[in-house]
Amino acid sequence: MTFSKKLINWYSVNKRDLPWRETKNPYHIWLSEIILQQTQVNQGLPFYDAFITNFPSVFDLAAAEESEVLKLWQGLGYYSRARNLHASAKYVVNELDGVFPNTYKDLLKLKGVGDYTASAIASFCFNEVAPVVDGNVYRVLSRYYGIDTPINSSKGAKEFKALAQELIDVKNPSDYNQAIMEFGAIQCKPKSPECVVCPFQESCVAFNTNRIGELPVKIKSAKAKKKYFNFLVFIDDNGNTLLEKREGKGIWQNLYQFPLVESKSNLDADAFETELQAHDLVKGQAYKWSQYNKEPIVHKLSHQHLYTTFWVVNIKALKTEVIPVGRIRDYAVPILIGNFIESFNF
DNA sequence: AACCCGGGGCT
DNA sequence: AGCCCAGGGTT
Repeated sequence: MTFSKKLINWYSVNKRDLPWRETKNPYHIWLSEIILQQTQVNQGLPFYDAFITNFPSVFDLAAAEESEVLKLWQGLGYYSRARNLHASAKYVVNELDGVFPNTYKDLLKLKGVGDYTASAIASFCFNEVAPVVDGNVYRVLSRYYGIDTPINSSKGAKEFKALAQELIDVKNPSDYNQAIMEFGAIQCKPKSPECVVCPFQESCVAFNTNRIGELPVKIKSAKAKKKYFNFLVFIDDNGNTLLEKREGKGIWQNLYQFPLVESKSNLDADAFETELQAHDLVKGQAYKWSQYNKEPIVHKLSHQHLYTTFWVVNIKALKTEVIPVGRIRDYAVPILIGNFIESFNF
């Protein structure tokens, strides 16, 4: 039996019941694939349900405000996915009369849809022979064929894509694509793969040469930089606080946060006092402050480790646009801020 | 080709 | 705290 036939058989027996497997609706599939980028099924599931409920059609999503989409995305991370999702929904509605693109080539024109996602939608919804190469596929193929080209190199990307193109079942591209990814997700796992009960054991190069733990090969990424964040949690005499929208290019674009003072290292009380006195929002006014967390909260992102301290600043009045503390949960915030809001007794 | 973009889980 | 996981976009 061919590799692809064997995979599809395995899939028919072992596949999980997942909501996006009950539909061929390209809008639903697109939504699920964007949510599942860099995200485990268990983490993405509740977000998929929430998006389907709040935006049943691409027209509903296109009609929403970006702030609403980001609020629903809160906690999932990689927020450019939400911004691109919303922009692409508007594109589909305004430029394509709400008709979803139905080829790999046209799907690629959507913001946030790259090679993997275009292949997934084209094959799942329209039976196009477009092989997917995601993290699972890299792992399965590198092990089964004993390929040690780094998967995150351009050479690796080409090599694995070409191999996937050869292997795909042209009669059933949808099931083949789903099968190889599902196999990587629940059988040929990164850690402790189930080789003992694997139907490919006999012909798997990595298993037979004892290299399961070494494959796939990946080029190490740079170490995360440390940053020191001080958030100013203002509370005025009328029960208002202050949030600012993050603009520009860095992390959390278009999300909200408490006014931020970045420092070179963790600030002690004296150093913070100096910073605060010089701050535009408090200059020349009476205030009282307290340090919310003694030890910095370490929030880890792929490329940054954020050593974070929340400073609660009581002040008579804020000379700028304020937010009643009761409204604070209306704003999309990074989970680091969200966790603080949930634990702080406003 | 190198770097940026979040968050969660496991040890 | 240190490690792993996982697509797309930008420079």
